Amino acid sequence: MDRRQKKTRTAIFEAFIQLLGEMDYARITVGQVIDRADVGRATFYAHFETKEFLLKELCRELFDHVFEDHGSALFQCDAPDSVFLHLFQHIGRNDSNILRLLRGRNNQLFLSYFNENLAGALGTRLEVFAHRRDSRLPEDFWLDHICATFTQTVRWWVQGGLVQTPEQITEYFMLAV
Amino acid sequence: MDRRQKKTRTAIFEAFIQLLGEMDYARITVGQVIDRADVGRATFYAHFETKEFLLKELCRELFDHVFEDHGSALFQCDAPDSVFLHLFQHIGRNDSNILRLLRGRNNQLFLSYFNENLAGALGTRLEVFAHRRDSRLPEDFWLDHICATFTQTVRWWVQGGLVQTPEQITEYFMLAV
DNA sequence: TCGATAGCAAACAAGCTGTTCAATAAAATC
DNA sequence: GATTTTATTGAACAGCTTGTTTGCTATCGA
Repeated sequence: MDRRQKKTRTAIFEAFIQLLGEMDYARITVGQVIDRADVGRATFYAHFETKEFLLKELCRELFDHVFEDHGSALFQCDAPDSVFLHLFQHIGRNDSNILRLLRGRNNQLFLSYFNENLAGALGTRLEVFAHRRDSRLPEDFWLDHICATFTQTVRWWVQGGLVQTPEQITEYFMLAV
Repeated sequence: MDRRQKKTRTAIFEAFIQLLGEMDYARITVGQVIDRADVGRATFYAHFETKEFLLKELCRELFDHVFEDHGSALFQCDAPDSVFLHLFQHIGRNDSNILRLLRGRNNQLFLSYFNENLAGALGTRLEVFAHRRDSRLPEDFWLDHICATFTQTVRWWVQGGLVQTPEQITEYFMLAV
């Protein structure tokens, strides 16, 4: 990718992430984004169709990043909860953009995006919990439930100020699900 | 309240609910609402400061309505899950505005509002589940978890087309939590 | 009946969106 | 190093949305 393209792209993302930490997504305007990013108006629209697309691409990048890091290493571990421990560790990292966004005013936005994509991203790894599932519960209900519980745990953890260690919060999650 | 005020208020709510079933909240404009409601522009702004306030008031009305209906009768029942059975029954009623909204494109919006207010509205009734709580889990984590599970159950139920009876879905909920 | 209140249409400034254009700068290719 | 291709820019733009104001009319409650 062209060096210029990369530069403007990251500049826009950076500005957008900043703004998302400061105000509601709905109130953010393209004008504000391009001012912060110091980018021409036409340039913005050359990269992103609309503000919504910008949000979607940002979410996708963040999400891909989380699962990319841990995707390959996951099967080397034998502990069934190591997948989730890794996820919590990643999310809790102080320098992570995800954390910045989950701490801001738009946490609901990201948590719902997170929740929507979790089942697909975790893929078959959710079988870890298969033995806990009551046979009366439909499988897709169960998958939904695990994802919702994970999302809820993240929200509770972040909103509480990350008081618990990743290990502790993983234990909570495993106890709740 | 003045008869005229009530009329315009419900006309605006009706139009808004219609639109919420048809398109994303973000795309709805005040112009569309007042066209459908057949109400003057100035009149709209005499009732609601902004579109956001309209949404908030709508949510509050719906929410109050659910808990108002069942609030007093709750303690007459002895079955611990009767609270939730009543809630599921109410939500599943074909003529309920809640159902119309949960079926529309903005279900996330309402579910998150629902989730935010659930803990407060259920109040002390969540003690029903106290005996299931592992002592290692903090109490507020547990409350969060129950609310998130309820919300997830509603979403799963509605998105699946309300195939299950309220009794069945209550059983699922009680098994999952 | 009558004063108070709610509603209306129309017009308004201000702001935002998404597009276009010619000019310029940087990259890639030869 | 010269040339072609591509990205960026600023400015301008029509079109739409917002929230307010105005003068006037219809309806309400007493």
